[in-house]
Amino acid sequence: MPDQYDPAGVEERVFSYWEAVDAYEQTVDHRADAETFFFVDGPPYTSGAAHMGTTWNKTLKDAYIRYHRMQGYDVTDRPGYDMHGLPIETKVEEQLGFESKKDIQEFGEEAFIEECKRFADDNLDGLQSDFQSFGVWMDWDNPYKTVDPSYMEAAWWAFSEVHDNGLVERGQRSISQCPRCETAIANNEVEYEDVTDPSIYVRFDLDDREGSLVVWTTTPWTIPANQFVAVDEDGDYQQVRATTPDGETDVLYVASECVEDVLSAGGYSDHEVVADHSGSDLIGWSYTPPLADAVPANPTDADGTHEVYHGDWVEADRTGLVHSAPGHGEEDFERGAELDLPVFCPVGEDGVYTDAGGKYAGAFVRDANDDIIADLEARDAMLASQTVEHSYGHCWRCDTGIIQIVTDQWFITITDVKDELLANMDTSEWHPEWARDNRFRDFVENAPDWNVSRQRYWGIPVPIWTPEDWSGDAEDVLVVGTREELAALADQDVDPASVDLHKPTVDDITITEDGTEYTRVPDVFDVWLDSSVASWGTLNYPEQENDFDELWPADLIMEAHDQTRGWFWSQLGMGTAALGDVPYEEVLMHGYANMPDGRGMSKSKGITIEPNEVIDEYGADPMRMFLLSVTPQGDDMSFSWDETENMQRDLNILWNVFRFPRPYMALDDFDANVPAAFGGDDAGVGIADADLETVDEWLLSRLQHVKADATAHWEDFEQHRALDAVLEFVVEDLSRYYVQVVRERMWEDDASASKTAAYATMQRVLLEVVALLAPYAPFVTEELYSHLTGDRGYDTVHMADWPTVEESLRAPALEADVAVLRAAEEAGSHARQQAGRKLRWPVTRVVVDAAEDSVVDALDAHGDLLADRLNTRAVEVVEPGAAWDELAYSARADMSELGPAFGDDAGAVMNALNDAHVTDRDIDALAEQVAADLGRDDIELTTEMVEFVEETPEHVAGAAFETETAAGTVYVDTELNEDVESEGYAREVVRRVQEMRKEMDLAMDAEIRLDVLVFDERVGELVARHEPLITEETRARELGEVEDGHREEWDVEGTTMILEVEAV
RNA sequence: GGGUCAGUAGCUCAACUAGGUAGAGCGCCACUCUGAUAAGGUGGAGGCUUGCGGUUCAAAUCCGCACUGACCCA
Repeated sequence: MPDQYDPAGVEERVFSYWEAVDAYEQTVDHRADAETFFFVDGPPYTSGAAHMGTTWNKTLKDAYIRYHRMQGYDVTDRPGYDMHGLPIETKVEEQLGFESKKDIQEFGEEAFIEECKRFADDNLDGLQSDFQSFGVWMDWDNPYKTVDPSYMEAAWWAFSEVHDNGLVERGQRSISQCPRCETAIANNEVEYEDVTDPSIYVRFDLDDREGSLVVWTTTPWTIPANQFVAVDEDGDYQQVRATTPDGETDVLYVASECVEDVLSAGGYSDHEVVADHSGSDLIGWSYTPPLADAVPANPTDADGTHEVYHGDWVEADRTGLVHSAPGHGEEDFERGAELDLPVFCPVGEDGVYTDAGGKYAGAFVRDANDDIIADLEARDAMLASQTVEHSYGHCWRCDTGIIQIVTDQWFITITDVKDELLANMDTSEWHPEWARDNRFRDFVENAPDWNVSRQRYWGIPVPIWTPEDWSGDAEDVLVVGTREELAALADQDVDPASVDLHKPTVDDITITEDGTEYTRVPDVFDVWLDSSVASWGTLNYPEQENDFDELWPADLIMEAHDQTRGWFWSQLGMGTAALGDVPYEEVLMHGYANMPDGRGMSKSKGITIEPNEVIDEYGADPMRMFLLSVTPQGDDMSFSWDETENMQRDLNILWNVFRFPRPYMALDDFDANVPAAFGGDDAGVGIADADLETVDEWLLSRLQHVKADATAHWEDFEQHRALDAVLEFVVEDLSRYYVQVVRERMWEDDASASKTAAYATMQRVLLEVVALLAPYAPFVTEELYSHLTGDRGYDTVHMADWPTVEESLRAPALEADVAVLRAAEEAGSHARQQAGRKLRWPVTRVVVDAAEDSVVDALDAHGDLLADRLNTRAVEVVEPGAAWDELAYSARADMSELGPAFGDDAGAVMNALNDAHVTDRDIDALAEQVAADLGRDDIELTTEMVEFVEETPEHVAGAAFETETAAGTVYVDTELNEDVESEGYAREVVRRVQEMRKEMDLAMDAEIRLDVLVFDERVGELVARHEPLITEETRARELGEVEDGHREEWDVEGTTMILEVEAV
């Protein structure tokens, strides 16, 4: 296998391996009879490529699906695609250069729908391959598509259930209309942008009294539909007589707070307050709208229109009097309905005034603004005409300014079952919890009725057939629930097996019952309705019933937080309305993928990081690991190149750790064990068969710890913490400690029980680590796994069982001891470094001054491990409470204390103090020495005057350590003697020979002949004492003259050596 | 304009649920090691915990108010 972890190479090899062994199919089949886990994929919309957010989402889904499979579940993994709807229509319109519905009609509905389907299919293909490119394993051959007849039927069926439940209604509502798309759009499809609009103050002349009401609006085009003026009945209003600079006067009614601003806008130079009124005084006053003559169709005063009414929403803003048109605004409409005022909307679905618009008929509303402003001025009704910058709603797809108009639409009257919605909501468990309890509850409580009809083409046709001369009562309509039912009812021949439920096919179908002909309403469903039925649509229900009966509702869904308003909601609404139940039991709500600086990504602004860039740069596994290393619970993620690189680095460490024992195992023909959890027969040398050493037992115990932690984190939907735990184990415990410790064991020449134990330990640990990382990094774990198992286990790591904790391998006391030893080792290394003695040179002794009994216990039990790691001949322990008797203390004087105490003598005392040495932190002993030094006997010191400083003996360096449970100081005695010098020089030789072996590119087990020539008699003699060490460590069969070998001259601690190596 | 969530070292995050000296990894700098070698070891620098107020003996933590960002709503 390659020396280096190369993600691209790994991915390429693994892709073809997966293909060769049908890895995915085998993994699915492996769990076919297991307990089911019904996961439902929230369908991405097929209008573009996979961006970072989709990639994060699918990576999370893939990881949790893999995890559940490893936990033994038969997981439903059918991917879905949301393929209908206005966004695709507008993209196709753009491609075809269309500007309005007229173009579509000319092009032909059927052809247009065909184009939309092709567009959606193309994008679906792109998404499928995007998702597969980073290793997502779902049932790619069998995705659910919202355009398939069986899926569309799932929507029809659900809607007919809703109708049966009495929750379908036809009615007028004020809706947001895109005049270009000529359809209603949902409130959450409205995007707000800052625009400049007219800002006009208009006078409405009162009928029975002097003066006029002043209203303000940014939509002059709604004035023709004015029906009433709203005031706040509790507000304060004033009647003022305002004077222009020309001396003309006007009597105006305005909210008190607004008087100054309004008069200044109107260019008045002076005014007097004539009277104060409360809002309720104004109610019932009648006025004549200024454009009454231009719009004769506007209902007359007789209907109760053109009067002042109270409005809840009115504030003392602008004028405090609100122009209200129930034919347009939502609040206006609702208040108008309460007041039983007629609805007057002179604007058509295309935003053009109808004949009812009188003088303005035929004009597009926004284009009519200028005429209306001019007409208002001509009628002397304009108080001020300005412009204002404010945020205004636009169609999310075509960016056209929306208009509020009242049209007939089909609704699911979700407000009738609000209590049930709230109750059902509580039966599902959300991660994080606040998402449900704050965000989602707020939304559900305020949710209006669901307008499900759209006056468009590319969607699921609304399956409603209305009778001739229909009264408007929803009870009298036919709602078709299935293709079979359609075939049975239709006047025409319909083959349920082949019928395409799209427009225009269904438009031509009529139904005749009891002599009455029913025709289909021309609308299609709001595309949100499509995905709302996914939990049964994905099971092909009602066409097939078995899966639905067994699986529904979903065990788990996971999407980003925008779906609280989207899919989480639409499913709750549809599930409740159709089936009385919520379609999912558990929700994982993740965040948005933002740019590294925290800004949102935006394709249109070119601010994105594309997943394939990341894969090209660092690989799919590192990208996945990064995406899975951040919390999946509600918080947004800022993408990080650095962290992705770190993930690659960590995988490289795993790669290196994995590679390290390979050559040794191969040399010794190690018979690797593959446990049953990996599909092995448990043959070979397992850890139960091996003579484990302390460090092996420690590593295995740590592994149990990590497995327990990781599993708990996964169960809490905190897979990022599980990843942390596993990576820390790999880097800290496995790589930095275990591998370092076992290196010498592995290098031993002959097979030994010790080596075998290390092999068995590594085999088991690596297998389980690879399994623990498989959901994160499916490629590299697969490759490592296949090397670890050969042909013994399952064909793929993804079939393996999730590793479980083996209680018998837990050794908490040992873990605690080793934690202490490692801390002591770190301090010892520090001390060695301070003393300038490298690890190759042994030291005579290490003294550990223990501050806790736990340190003593750890050293008693495993002191040899520390001795080995610190390369010391002996470890001495100083018990807690005792002091190491070779330590001395000097003192540092605090002059702010000495000064006042000793006056003129303070300087002399200080010098004596600084020269003094005592064996304990004993203030009296110190005072005695100072007194002796100064030849006085009246020296009294207090602890405030001095600070004791520890002094180690010569050749000794110390460093402190501390863990959660232990503390102490490690002293390293680096005094040389011939014994340590001899070994030190010998190891210098060994290390250089190793380097030369490497330079010569010798095989690891190649034997050599070595000639050592030392240009210093004493050193030469010291080296010679360790010939056996040298020959063994360097695999030198013999020492002696070398004819024509690799020869190199070295400087070792000032001594010249010539080494010559030849292979034998 | 309103709601929800977030803001801690250059980066990613801990510590926040029960207030008690702010930690880790990575990156950076210096030194070191060398049959895992694009690895390993030791040390170091690096923080007004976004800001301003409040509660408290004590606030990253609790409470207000701002600011910044994300999403949702209008």
